[in-house]
Order: sequence, then structure tokens, then C-alpha cells
Amino acid sequence: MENDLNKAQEKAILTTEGPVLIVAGAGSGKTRVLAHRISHLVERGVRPEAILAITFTNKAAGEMKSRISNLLKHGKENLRHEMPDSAIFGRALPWVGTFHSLSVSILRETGSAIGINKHFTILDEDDALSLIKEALADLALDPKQFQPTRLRSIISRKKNELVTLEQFKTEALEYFPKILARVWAAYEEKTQKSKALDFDDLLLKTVELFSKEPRVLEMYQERWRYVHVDEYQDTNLVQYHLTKLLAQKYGNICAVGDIDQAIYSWRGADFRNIMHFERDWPNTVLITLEENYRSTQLILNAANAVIVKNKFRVPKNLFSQKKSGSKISVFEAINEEEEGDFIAGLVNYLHEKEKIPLTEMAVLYRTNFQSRIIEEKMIATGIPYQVIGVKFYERKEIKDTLSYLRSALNPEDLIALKRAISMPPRGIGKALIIKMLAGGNLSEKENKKIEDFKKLLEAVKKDAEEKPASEVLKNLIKRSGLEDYFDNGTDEGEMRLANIAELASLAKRYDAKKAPEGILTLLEEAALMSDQDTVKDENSVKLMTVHAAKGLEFKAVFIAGLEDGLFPHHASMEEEKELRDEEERRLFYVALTRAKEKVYLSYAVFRTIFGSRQVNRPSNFLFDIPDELIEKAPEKIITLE
DNA sequence: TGATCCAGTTTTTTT
DNA sequence: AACTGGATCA
Repeated sequence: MENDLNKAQEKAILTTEGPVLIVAGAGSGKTRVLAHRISHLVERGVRPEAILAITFTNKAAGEMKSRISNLLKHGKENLRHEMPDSAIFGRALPWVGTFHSLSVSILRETGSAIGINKHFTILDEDDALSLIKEALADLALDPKQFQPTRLRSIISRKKNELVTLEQFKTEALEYFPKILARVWAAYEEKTQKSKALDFDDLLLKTVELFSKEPRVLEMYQERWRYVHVDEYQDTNLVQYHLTKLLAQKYGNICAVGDIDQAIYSWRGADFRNIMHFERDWPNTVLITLEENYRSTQLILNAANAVIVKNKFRVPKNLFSQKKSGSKISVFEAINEEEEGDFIAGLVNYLHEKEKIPLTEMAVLYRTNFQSRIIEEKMIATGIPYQVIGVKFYERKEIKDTLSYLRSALNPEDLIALKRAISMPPRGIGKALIIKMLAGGNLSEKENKKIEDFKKLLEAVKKDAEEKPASEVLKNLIKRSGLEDYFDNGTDEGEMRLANIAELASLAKRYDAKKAPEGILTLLEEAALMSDQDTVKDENSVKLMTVHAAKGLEFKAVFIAGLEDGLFPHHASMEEEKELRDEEERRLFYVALTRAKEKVYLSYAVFRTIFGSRQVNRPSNFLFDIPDELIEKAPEKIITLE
């Protein structure tokens, strides 16, 4: 065992049998502990394939995998480093991934037992919303009266609460629930017709599979005898059941989490799952990691002072060996412009004068719209930056391109078909699509148009089954007419074309896979990509929401927009105000604990929202931090001599 | 069918 | 202030 582990960490690594709950404070080295624990299991003779680890993002999964394989390669107790790489990589690694990717692989493997098509496609939020809109249109309901996003989010919440459509129907007695039940039913029908599953279905169907087919469940229980779940405080009811089912037989479950960092309740996550762990799993060994290896003690003091105000928590006090450190800077800006100038100016200063690499700095904010002005100021100052949150795979032109692949490989995916057929425009409009799907009589002209499109899809399919992924895409871009369509001389067209070209080059990552696995993997990863998975490993400052920053760390962290109403956010706070208030505070706690050395807080007195100017008071969170930990940021923006 | 224009809405966080 | 969706017209 390495000697630079503390007592608690060591215990977490060595307690391999039975239920273990690791309460891991921010920056307490939990990723490291998990990786060591897993490699320790392997060193004790457990087959790697018998270990399962569920992470919050694909990025975290990737890091976990590489840490584990490094540990196995360089482990002290064995002399593997003298073995060729192939001896290490030739052997299987533990299965590491997110709940969603785990569900996908289970459903592809054994989902047919409950009637799931092996080649189902995954609906992203956009696709799901389109189906809701279609459903509304079919039912002749007014989308203004019944907002599609609202209906979609209620359906999603119900699914996460394990409420089935049938159950909901019987409970729906009043006007609105009855309408909702009809929309839900229509949505469900459309999803099934396309052989598709939405994000919630992925998890839900896996639980259904396990409940209805005990033998399938048992197979997975036998396969994964050691189950690990990270970020357990942010699991929802379905994920909770999934975990429980998988680990039930052998009881080797290791959950890692921190109530203070629970920030996804609005998405159905329930931190009571972690609070009830010891009740669910008798004889749980509880381990608390309180030593923080990330931040200075001063930053932790501030963070502790903030979080201690929460009622729903288990007391915990983070401490660090890094005793000295800079105070937390607070800057009052007159408006968001000045705030942006302050941030960009200081990033520049820290980079040039204090030699802090740009990759070690991040600007965090509560809501995405705040990124625009900061982005502008970064451009004006000439600082390389990356905004996390504008997802590459969600861009229209990328979705259009991918829809050809989806449609070619799964002809029943109507959502993709409709997308592909109308982009670029080829004289096939709404009316003709309906006629075609209904099998009506077509004129010669119409028939030709449709036959041409079918031939195109067949060519794409043939490509996908024979050629490397990047080549499939290159051909597709030409043959579909997308290239000609976007090559129209406008800046926008140029940008979209560049994005599509980028997609083809990204696809090279999958070229090594045998066709059509490469394309299939590309489609799958595109659908399950998280914000963090898009973080580029380049020399740039990262701009992102606090949610997106979960699990990350930086030397210097800017937290912008600390205004009452914005952070804490007051929108739709009327229900369960106290709970939401506490979640906002946890969010601020997460933001503070991302920082290793420096924290800069800022707020604007005037802020323009919806094109109108608002006057804001500073956030109450600012007053939760003891005065002696705070200093005023310089009035004038630091200029370089 | 598809481009263009106008009105109305949006911004909480996302796998 | 920007983006969307719907209506209108070629």
C-alpha cells in the first residue's frame, strides 16, 4: 500500500467485503481512493471483470479507468511493470461508466427479454420535446395552453418516481392530469414506434428487466460481485433501485458521496438515498474522509461557514494542511460589463504576472446566459477560453448529419428520418412525408424524390457496414448535399460546415473499430455525452455553470453574479422554498470548494436581463463568509506595466 | 415546398 | 437582445 494515504482512506481501501459508505468531503481524494480500492481488489485476486464502478460522467469514468490501469501496471506488490503492456491491457478491466451507459449496455445485451430491440436509438431532450409537440398536434391541443417543456418535465419526473403510465392514468381524475395522461400515452406510442428510448427509459427499462426476469438479474449479480457507486447523493429513485438490485445477492456495495454536494434534486435526485444507506444495508462500515487535499484552509473555512447554515446535513468539518493562503476577493461591479472586465483583466494578470496556467482557471456562474458577456470580454482581452455547455453534439448541423446515420442503421427511427429527409431541403416537405408514411399514392415526381433519398440512405448504410467511421462521414457529407448546402458563402454556413468537418475528424477516434461498431459507438457516445465530456484539454480558461464544474478543480476560481435572485436563484422558488434555499447554498459550497488557491467573488449592482435593466442586492451568501477571510478587490482593474 | 418576416417568449441547473 | 415558431407569400 502506498504510504501517502491517511488512516480513513486506507480503511476505505482495505474494507472490501460487505456494504461500505464513504462520506467523502470535497477534495478528500475519493477518486484516488476508489481507484486504489479497485486495484487492491484485483491484487487480492478478484477478477477485474467482476468489478463494477458507476461514475457521474463519462469523463470521470475515463479518469478512473486510466488510474486503475496505471495502478495495476505499477503496483508494488507485484512486478507487473516488468511485464509488457499487452499483458496488462490484454486483460480485462473493471466495467466503469455512468448509470446511463451501463443501462445501454445491459439493454443491448439482454433487453430483448422484455421486448427491447437490440438496436434501439436514444432520444435526447430535443428529440423527446419534438415528440411531445407532435403528440400535442395529433391531439389537437394548444401548445400555448399546455407547454411542451412543462409536460415533458412532468413526464420525466413521474418516470423517475417509477410511476408508470398505467398507474398515472388511474390516478388522473382532474382536467390537467387527464390531458397529461393522453399526451404521455401518445408520446410513449411515438417513442416505441421509432424503437427509441429516452434518457429516463434507459434506467427504467433496466429496472423493469431486472424485476421481470430474475434470471437475467442473477446473471448480472454473478458477473459483478463488487459494486461501486460514486456521487451517491445525486442518485434518483430509479438509480437507487438499480444499485440495490445489482448488489443484493453478494452485498458488496461501496457508495461514495457527500450530502453537502447534492445539487440535482430538480432532476429527481434524492439525497435521502445516502442518508438511508445504513438502514438499507445492515452492518455498513461508515468511513468519513474529512482531510482535504485540494484547497487552502482559508478557502475551507469560508466553505464550512457557508454550509454550516444548512439544516439537512450530517455535520462534517473539512480541514487542510495548506495553512496559508490568499484571502477571498470580493468585487462590486456597477454592471455585468464591468464585472466581465474585472474577470478578464484579472485572468490576464494572473496568467502573465503570477504565471498561473489558463487551464488552472475557471469562471463559474449560476445560469448559462451569464456566459455571453464574459465570453465577449475574454475575446476583447485576447484570452483563449472555452465555454462549457454549448454541446457540440446538440448543434443543429451535427444532429442533422448524425440523423442520416441513425436513419440508415435504424429505419424505424422516424425522428431521424424526418430530420434527414428535410436537411438539406430536397423538395420533400411535411405533406409528402405524411403521404409517404401513410403509403398513399404518389405522383411520378414525388416517387422519384423519395426513391433518390432511399438510395442515399442505402449507400450510407453500406458505407457504415464496410468502411471506417470517419470515411463514412466524409462520404455522407458530400453525398447528402449538406456540403453544397452550407457552402453558400455566408459566415454562418462556413461555421456549420467547419463543425461538420470537425465531426468527421472526431470520428477518427472510432476508426479502429470494426464496421459498423465504429458508427454505432459514435452515435451512442454522442447521445450520452455530458457537459464535462466536452471539456477540451487545451490551453484555455474554462467558463461554465457551477453544476458543470462538479468534481473539477482549479488553482483560481471566479464566481460571478453573486446577486440576490440570481445566486441564490429565485425563479419558481415558491414551492418548497426552504429545500431549494439549501440546495442553492450547497451549490455555492460546491463552487467554493473547486478552488485550490484563489477565489474571486463578484456581483453587479445593475444587470440587464431580457433586455431590461435590473437593480440587485448582493447575494446573502457573501455575508455568510466571515469578514476576516475576505478582502476587497482592487477598485481599478489591474493593468500591466 | 421553402424562404422570409413578424410577434412573442425566453433564462435555472442536465444525463 | 436574441431566438423560436407561426403565418404569409413566391
